[in-house]
Amino acid sequence: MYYVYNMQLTEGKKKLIEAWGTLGSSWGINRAMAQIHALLMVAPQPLSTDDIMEQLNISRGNANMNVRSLMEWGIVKKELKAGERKEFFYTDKDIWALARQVARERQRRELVPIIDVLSEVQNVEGGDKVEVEEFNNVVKDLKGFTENLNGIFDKFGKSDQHWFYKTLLNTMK
Amino acid sequence: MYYVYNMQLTEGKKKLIEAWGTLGSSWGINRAMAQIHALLMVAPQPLSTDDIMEQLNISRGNANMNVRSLMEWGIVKKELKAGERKEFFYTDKDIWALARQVARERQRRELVPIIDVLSEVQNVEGGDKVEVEEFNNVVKDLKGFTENLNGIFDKFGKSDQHWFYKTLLNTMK
DNA sequence: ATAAACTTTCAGAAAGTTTTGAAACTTTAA
DNA sequence: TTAAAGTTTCAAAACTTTCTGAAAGTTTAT
Repeated sequence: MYYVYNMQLTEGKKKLIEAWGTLGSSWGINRAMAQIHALLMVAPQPLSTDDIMEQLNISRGNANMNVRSLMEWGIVKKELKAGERKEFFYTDKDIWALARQVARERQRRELVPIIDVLSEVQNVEGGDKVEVEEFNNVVKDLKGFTENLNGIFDKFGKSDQHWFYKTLLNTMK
Repeated sequence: MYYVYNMQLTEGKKKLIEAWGTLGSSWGINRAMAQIHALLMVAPQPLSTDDIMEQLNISRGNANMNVRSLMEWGIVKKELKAGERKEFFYTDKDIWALARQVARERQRRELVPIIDVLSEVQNVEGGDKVEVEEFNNVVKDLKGFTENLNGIFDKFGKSDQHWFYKTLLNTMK
């Protein structure tokens, strides 16, 4: 009886980790990174690098690299247990914190560079008046769009608690 | 004099196409697809497959495949010119239409599947009461999060005009 | 019917990304 | 010190995605 029930939990964890890894990889977080995050979310205790390697079947290098990225993103933290040499890692289980960080990362990596390019190509001049005007209009639209997106990410990235989605959902009711 | 000014327009188009391609590839639209879209946005006339191949330096297969995807997404349309056998393609230059379609695609491809998994693993049972309860709480949180995200995408994907971002930006002022 | 003009398909090649694992490096305890 | 325990790095391998180009398919005009 014990085993049957226990399988359900283990099975559930596996499925969750796998699914979260898949979702992550379509959101600019690589598979291993998202899986480590999921593993830490469902782990009752902080885990060591060896635990992570073993449970996800990944190499030491991979585990180390992605744990470090998660720490850089402020999603995962290190804990030192008294009397142990190993480092143990945990996540604070607030998924909105992760979402905000993802927003900030993507804003920095993707939105800011294109806004720079759009500013750069704004207001070109040229031979064909009509064509130039049309081009400048297109650039203006794209810039407006991208800046709005950037603004949304900005608000979201900086929002405390659940402010963003509460506000948003209320508005949309 | 003509040439100098004209270079500016050509140069601007090139930069824009390249930048839009890069942005696309981090948003689940492949590079060539995004570049074709950008090219059509700045083209004064609808373009044929040969035009696209030539201007972006890509193969016929690649051009064809991605034009078709853009048409499937409803972003690009076909035009038949009288007396010409070739097909010419154009985009309606509404960037928000593209954004809404991207939202719909990603919702379908990414959000819906993970919500299904989360529903599946919800309420597992097991040996350790505390651990099971914690797991179920994590799943509940993730499901709530993902469903909210899905709701936002839903609204956005279905919104007419600029409704979404107007509402959002007003709220956030 | 036929052939020219054009479009589509798809297997293999190229390019890009992630992972491994062993070596180098760092820290700690005795 | 030094050696054991642990962490980090990075070149090569594995895997994934995208692109090419030639062949097959389709349409149109005669």
